[in-house]
Amino acid sequence: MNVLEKIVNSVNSFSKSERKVADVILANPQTTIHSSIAALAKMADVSEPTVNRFCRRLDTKGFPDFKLHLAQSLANGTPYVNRHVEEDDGPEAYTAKIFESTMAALDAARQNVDIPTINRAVDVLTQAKKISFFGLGASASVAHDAQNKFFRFNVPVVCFDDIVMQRMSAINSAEGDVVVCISHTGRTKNLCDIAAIARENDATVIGITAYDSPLAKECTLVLSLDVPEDTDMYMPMASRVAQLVLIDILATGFTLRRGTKFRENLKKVKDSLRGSRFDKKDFHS
Amino acid sequence: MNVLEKIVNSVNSFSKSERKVADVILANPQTTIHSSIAALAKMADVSEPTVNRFCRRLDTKGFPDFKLHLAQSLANGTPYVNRHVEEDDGPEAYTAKIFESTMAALDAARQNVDIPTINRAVDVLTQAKKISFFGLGASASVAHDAQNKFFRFNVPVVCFDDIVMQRMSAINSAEGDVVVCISHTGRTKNLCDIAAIARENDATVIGITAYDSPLAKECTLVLSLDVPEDTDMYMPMASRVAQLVLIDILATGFTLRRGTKFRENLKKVKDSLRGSRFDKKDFHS
DNA sequence: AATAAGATGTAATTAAATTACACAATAACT
DNA sequence: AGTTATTGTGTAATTTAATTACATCTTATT
Repeated sequence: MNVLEKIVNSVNSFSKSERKVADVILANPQTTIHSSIAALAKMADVSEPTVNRFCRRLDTKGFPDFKLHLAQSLANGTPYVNRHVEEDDGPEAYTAKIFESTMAALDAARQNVDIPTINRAVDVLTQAKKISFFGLGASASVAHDAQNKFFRFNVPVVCFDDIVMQRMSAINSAEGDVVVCISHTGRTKNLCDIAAIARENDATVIGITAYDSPLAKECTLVLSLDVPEDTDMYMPMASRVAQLVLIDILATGFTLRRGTKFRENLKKVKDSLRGSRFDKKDFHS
Repeated sequence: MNVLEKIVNSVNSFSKSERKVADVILANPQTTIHSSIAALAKMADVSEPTVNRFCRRLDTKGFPDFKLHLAQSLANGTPYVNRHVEEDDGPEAYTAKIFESTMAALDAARQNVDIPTINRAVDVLTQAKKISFFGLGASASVAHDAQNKFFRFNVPVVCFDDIVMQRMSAINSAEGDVVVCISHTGRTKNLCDIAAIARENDATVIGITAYDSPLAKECTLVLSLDVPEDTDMYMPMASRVAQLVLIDILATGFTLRRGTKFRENLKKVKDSLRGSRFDKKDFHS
């Protein structure tokens, strides 16, 4: 977590003097990173060790380390204030905010994602006889995208955004098959059923969903992306972008596991598209 | 300018020892910010003052100040040196790299996107009688996602990932209809045809594609996302994420233009999904 | 080959941060 | 209310880190 957020959050647990330090830092963070501990102590009207203790309380190694963290917090312009779209934002404002909040969400996802689980998921995928991607609603397009990616690997891959097809597919699954269920909330009943059915039929079920959700309970492997819910707009936005990036990661892990020769194959797939495209040389503006 | 970029740029003007320092820093920037000048000097196999001189050459006040700048450069995840996945990267490495390069791509897109054009696109969309989203291959899933979003707005919206359907739909379009064509390269022949047909039938054609591409020529309005091509993996990755964010932006612009009452409607759409989901209260792990 | 300019390292100095300890304030308990 | 823990805060000493000054070496130029 961002140091600045941390300061704001834990402002209650501070002592009187520590609070003075917090106030000064929040008031002029940019100045703080260029000050010595002595200068900051003077500004906050406390002693130097107090500042040091303050830093330690925020899980940093000391004052210099704290400055480093603070510098990073300031740099990544993350929404330590308000990055939510407001009623009267103009195009410039909402464009910037959406880009930034998406980036912040990706950053959060990066920090929370469990690497060993990714590795195991890649393991499972590379050994799969058949891969199925299932999603409903907003997650359907993520499933489509995954299909498009894995299709290039020349492995049997299917994708359904229709409950009936998903169900049929799940019932027909067998040992060695991998079913990837995508759902941000993990509370879509139909998809939970599908996951259960697939497992009953010995398929390995990977869930791209929230930990601690009904869907997660039905999965062999859960890839969770702790992206802050985007409640403002009543639409899934950042969460879905994070899911796509996760798909990219799995696909990349897949190709790496398969080795160099396999990647030459990918190039062939790409080259095969050439016939349907205007050549770069053909077109001149 | 970013310190890391600066190092890369001025690598020629460095002396032998300074270069050693630069190499070590570029190789492990994250380690550097947590090292003392002595540790870094040892890693680079040079003396401490050399490191100090190196820092000064980069217009920083000294080593600690340099570390601050470096920390900031790292925080904003810009693609300073090599964020490309390598043959022998482990899960941790490629996961981090993909997150970071995606974020960098979004950052680039944010800086290059043309706000007035976005505004005009929102204008056009809010006044549309019917909205169609067309994409092929990897862009098809972006089109699906767009449909999912705009569908909630209770406007007539269709999405086709099939050339024949797209063609039929384009031929049947009329004044007041908006066709959104999505293609990263803008060189997919079929989609260019579709755009041309739609225009001939008086539809407004918005292209989410590269400037200076055949597709762009056929469009009324071009929304370009100058995302650095992700050539490594022979798969569209970051470009597609940027397209999705652009869809989010258009959707957000749409809802803002429609006002508060309209957003209450969105909430209704979201609430309508409740029946198909496990309630949060129902489920306890 | 000689010399000057620049680069690099060693050792001394200075500055900064941390630790240890003592005192003060507050809270808890008799 | 008075006494005793407990926690908080500051002073001074210590340690650690960074910088400066100077000497030595390297390299390019005449």
